[in-house]
Amino acid sequence: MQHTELKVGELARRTGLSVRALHHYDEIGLLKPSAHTASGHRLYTAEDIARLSHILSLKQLGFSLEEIAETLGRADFSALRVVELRLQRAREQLAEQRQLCDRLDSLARLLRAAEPVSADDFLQTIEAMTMFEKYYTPEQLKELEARRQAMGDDAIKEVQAEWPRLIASMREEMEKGTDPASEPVRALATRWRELVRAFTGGNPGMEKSLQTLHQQEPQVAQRQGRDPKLTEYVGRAMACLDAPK
Amino acid sequence: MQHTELKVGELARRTGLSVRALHHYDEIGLLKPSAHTASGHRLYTAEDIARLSHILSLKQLGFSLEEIAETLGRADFSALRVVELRLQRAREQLAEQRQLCDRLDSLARLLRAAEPVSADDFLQTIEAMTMFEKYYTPEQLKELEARRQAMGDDAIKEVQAEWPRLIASMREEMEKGTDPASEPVRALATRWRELVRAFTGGNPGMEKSLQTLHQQEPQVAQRQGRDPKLTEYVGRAMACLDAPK
DNA sequence: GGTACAACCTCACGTCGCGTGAGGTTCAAG
DNA sequence: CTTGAACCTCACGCGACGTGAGGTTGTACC
Repeated sequence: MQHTELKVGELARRTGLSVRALHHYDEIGLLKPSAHTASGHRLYTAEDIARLSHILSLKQLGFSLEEIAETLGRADFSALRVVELRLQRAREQLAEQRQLCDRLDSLARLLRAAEPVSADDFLQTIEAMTMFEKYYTPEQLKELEARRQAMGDDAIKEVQAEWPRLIASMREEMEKGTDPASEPVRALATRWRELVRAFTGGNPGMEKSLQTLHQQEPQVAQRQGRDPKLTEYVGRAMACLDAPK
Repeated sequence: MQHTELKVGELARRTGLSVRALHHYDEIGLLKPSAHTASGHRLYTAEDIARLSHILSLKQLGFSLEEIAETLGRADFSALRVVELRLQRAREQLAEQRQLCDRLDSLARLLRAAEPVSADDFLQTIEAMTMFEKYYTPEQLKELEARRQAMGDDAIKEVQAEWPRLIASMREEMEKGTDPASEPVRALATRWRELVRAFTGGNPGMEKSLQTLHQQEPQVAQRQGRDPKLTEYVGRAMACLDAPK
């Protein structure tokens, strides 16, 4: 009754691995059972099981099967170095995961703040985010996020709704040929500046990044119904605001 | 000179993708160029490029190519739901990554505290960690980690060196047949209890977990040179400590 | 027109850690 | 002697391409 040797099924049951996995380990030479029955059934000895437990330990630490084989193969390796290398990799992956979560989280919040969005809006939003990540520093992005949090979803919704109206009004004046220094345009320009300030927080670095974005990626502005002509018109209106009446 | 259409190489260069990747997208039907030259070279139109930019956006959010194809295929999907599902997945993966990093970090610290370790020590340490994670609650693990931090590497080193000596001394007394109530054994038992207390912090929950671990996994104790007989001897010595002289 | 050489094309296999059959043999119990 | 569970050996599939192999096309220069 000396059942010290186990068959695959038994071993699989005890370790939680699949039979196929054990077959695989055998195939790649990671864990070859030291005995077989006459008919070819695998028999795992106590030693094999000990080796397997080492394998599982290393697997839990995220090592690949190849690395595990190598590690168990030679006894002269530096454990600390191996672990530190693996830790470094894990840290990098952790940072990536964090970034991904942040992105998804921001996006989810933006979507919750918006009206039910069309597929096109959705993709536009993602692209806008990508642009942001390209032109703003991580610190600036954090600041923006903080301001968004502080404003709350409803306020964001309002601003998002106001922009198209404001742009449309401005375009109307431009097409009517209204003087940028005139009172109605001054009012629009003032509001325009307020909204931009609300976004940049009056931070000059932030304003610069926003400008760069618009210069390098004109299609972003165009999607919002703005074009170079309108931008120039707004620019003139802003200049008039600064100049005394 | 209307070069609005791009060849693969050009497009690859501009997007940072590989030519092979674009071929792949073509193969699986994710992005089929809308035109070809007479000789079969792929020509990507502005529309194709727009689609590709959508693809890359979604890819950046961690969606699989299949999911991307599906998402771009129908316009009636709920953007928020899709993103929230993806976010959930990402959060789970993040938690796993965190755990992995913690494990590796603890291990690295343990290894730094220890003398240059043999392969066997290394594997034993990992297995001990696995046991710990199995028998202690996450809060208990945190507490242990905090205590380790507070002790510092050198103190840990000392304790790790003292245990084998203490166990050896105790075994010696047992084999000599010394009375567990005798003075030398009382001294050893006192130190034994101190070391255990230093580990458990006097926390009864922690002591219980430790006991469970030793009961369920006797091989852990055995590796340290302890066996049931020694455990029983120590138990008697402890009882004598509590009883008045 | 010829001759490089870069850029393009289409197969087609390799990666990693197994899952999932297919199709056949062996074991243990009734 | 049968039955059903457990075992065996192939061998393909996944996901997102990398990496050649081997051949054609495009472009520049002589």
